[in-house]
Amino acid sequence: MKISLKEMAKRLSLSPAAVSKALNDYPDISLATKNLVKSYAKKVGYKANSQASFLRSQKTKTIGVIIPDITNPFFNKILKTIMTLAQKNNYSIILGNSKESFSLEEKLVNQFLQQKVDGILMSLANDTSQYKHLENILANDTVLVLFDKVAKLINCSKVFVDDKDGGFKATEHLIKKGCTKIAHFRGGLNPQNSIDRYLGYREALSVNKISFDPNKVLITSSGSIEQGYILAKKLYESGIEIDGLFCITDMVALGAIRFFKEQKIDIPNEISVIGFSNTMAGNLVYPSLSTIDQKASKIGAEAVRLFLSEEKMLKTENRLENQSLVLKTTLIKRESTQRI
Amino acid sequence: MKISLKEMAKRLSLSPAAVSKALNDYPDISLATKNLVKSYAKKVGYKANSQASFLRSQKTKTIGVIIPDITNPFFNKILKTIMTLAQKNNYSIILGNSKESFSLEEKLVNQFLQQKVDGILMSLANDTSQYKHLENILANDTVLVLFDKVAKLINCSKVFVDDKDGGFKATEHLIKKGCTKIAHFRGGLNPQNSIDRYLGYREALSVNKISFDPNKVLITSSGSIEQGYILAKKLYESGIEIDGLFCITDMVALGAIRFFKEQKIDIPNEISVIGFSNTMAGNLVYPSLSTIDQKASKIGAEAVRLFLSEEKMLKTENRLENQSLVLKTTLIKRESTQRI
DNA sequence: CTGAAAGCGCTTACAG
DNA sequence: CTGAAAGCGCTTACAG
Repeated sequence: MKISLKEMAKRLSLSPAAVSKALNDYPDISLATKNLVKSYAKKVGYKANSQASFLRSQKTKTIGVIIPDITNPFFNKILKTIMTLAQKNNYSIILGNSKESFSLEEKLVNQFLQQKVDGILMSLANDTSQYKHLENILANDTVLVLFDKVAKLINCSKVFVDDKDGGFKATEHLIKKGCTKIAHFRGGLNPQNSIDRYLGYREALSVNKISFDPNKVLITSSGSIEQGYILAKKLYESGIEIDGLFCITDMVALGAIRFFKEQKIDIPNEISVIGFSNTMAGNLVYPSLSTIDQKASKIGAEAVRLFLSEEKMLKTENRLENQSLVLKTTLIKRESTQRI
Repeated sequence: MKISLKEMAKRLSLSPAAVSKALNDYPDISLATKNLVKSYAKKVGYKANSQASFLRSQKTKTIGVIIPDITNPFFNKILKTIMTLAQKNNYSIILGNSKESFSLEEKLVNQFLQQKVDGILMSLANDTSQYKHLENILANDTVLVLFDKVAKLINCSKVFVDDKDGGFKATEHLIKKGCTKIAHFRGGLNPQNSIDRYLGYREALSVNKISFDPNKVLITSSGSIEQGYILAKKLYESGIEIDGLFCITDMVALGAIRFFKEQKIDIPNEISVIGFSNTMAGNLVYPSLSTIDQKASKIGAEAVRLFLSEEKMLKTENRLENQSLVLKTTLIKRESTQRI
């Protein structure tokens, strides 16, 4: 059934070397031989054993992708684009789901290195705060592209969103709509995007001469709908008055809105709410959710583009360029901030 | 920097064979040697080159997974479970997104076979109607597990949902709520799940002595929100009266509901709507969407379990068992069918 | 333009 | 308990 290159060579009375070269279109093989070999290979359904080719050529044509949460629609969109472009360039994808866990992330990196992937494209887990595993990637002459959740200290290629600017836009939008008592449900203290969105919030307040009130900032680590609901309840029961709310993610915003609706609070007229990410769900609910779009597929496309360019650089000049790309966000205005 | 097994052997004054066996815990190596080798390997950060091990041992510890739409939350949940269990059993995942295209699916299968994956777990694309590529997997002594969208004609392991029963449950639920003029937005004519849900709809009508009206059945191929909206509009403008609607997916149902709401039609009292899949979005909208739950993570878990058991069977008895597993669905009652 | 030889980095019978 | 040798299935200098 299965036939090896050697066996094909024997049947065609050629050397294995000639057959290999013919299949791989080496210029020093006659067209006649190439045609003979290729048509025979097609006839018997010959497929080269990738493991063997890889071992010899030291290139696996494989990219390792690590994502913190595979069910998150934002990462999903990024992944989709990465896969489409990888396929187009004849790369396979080995996928890892770190589940926001540093130790799993570390394990996946080691596993991928062992498998000799040509590059690793990854977004860091929330509790990743040391970077030995990333340095290890670079030390192994493997291309590393960080996207979305990146480590600023590591010298590699990066694509990420200007979160501070995004947080600023979201908050300023609320201010323009007339909100003056604006709360913020932020993420954990560690992840860079959580910090930056918070800083954007602070800056928008400051630029607009609205004094900052730490009691209006609550922390959600999970970023889930349930947490949004719970934080909204906590804020409401604490008696702190607000007329605007900027949430770190759409999910948190949807949870908060659900609580406010249960309290018969008019969204957006009593409290305007804005999320972050432009998840599809935000467009399905009533009131539809204003949000900040992060251009997921652009992030994915740039990550692959950077990988390909680094890979080429490594091959031709044996060095990396380490480009950083910062993408701007876009404000999406919907009903949850459309005051009458 | 990087060190090979051979180099390690030299430094430890051992043979490469002994080092390899020590690392892989062969029983015929002394504990002292094992400890020596392992601790040294750890010290210098030695990691076996997977490509080389694979080539020699003919096992890649890799599973190829092919999914028709990677952004679909249902497949996503399945994928998540598959990945968690694969990781737990020390398998890597190579992922392919067929985008519902037969030719891409075929290409991915060939690519995976070339990479000598130990098994392929896949859900078929909607326009897959010939199965040579599947037979090819089996002919290559590679385990094949089909899930959700399966080919009944192919003799391999399968996990899928009893779609006919699901369609029956959905339709009967509408009937129990008092609906007598029930429309169905079905999927394409080819996919098995589309056919089966439709058959369940027919059977529920027939069992309950409601005459079938072909004008109340419309076809959506994409299964998108937009199509749901368009079909609802088409039905509405055609003047055909209905008081219940069963949609092939939640997305189609959400699109239909959006149109009906724009027409100020009372959901559920004028028209009750039920979807299929139990997508998260269905729980976020108002009215929340009644639906049929397909137990995505159960499907994923069973797919991996079947793979592992087939893999073992192949190793020990050199044959496959080809088990088929049919999972029952569950009715989820929410507001979109909760008549007052 | 084609072939003989070496080798990628491991593992696996086999011998002792 | 350890080692020498062969080999997994390819590709790549090198020679002619």
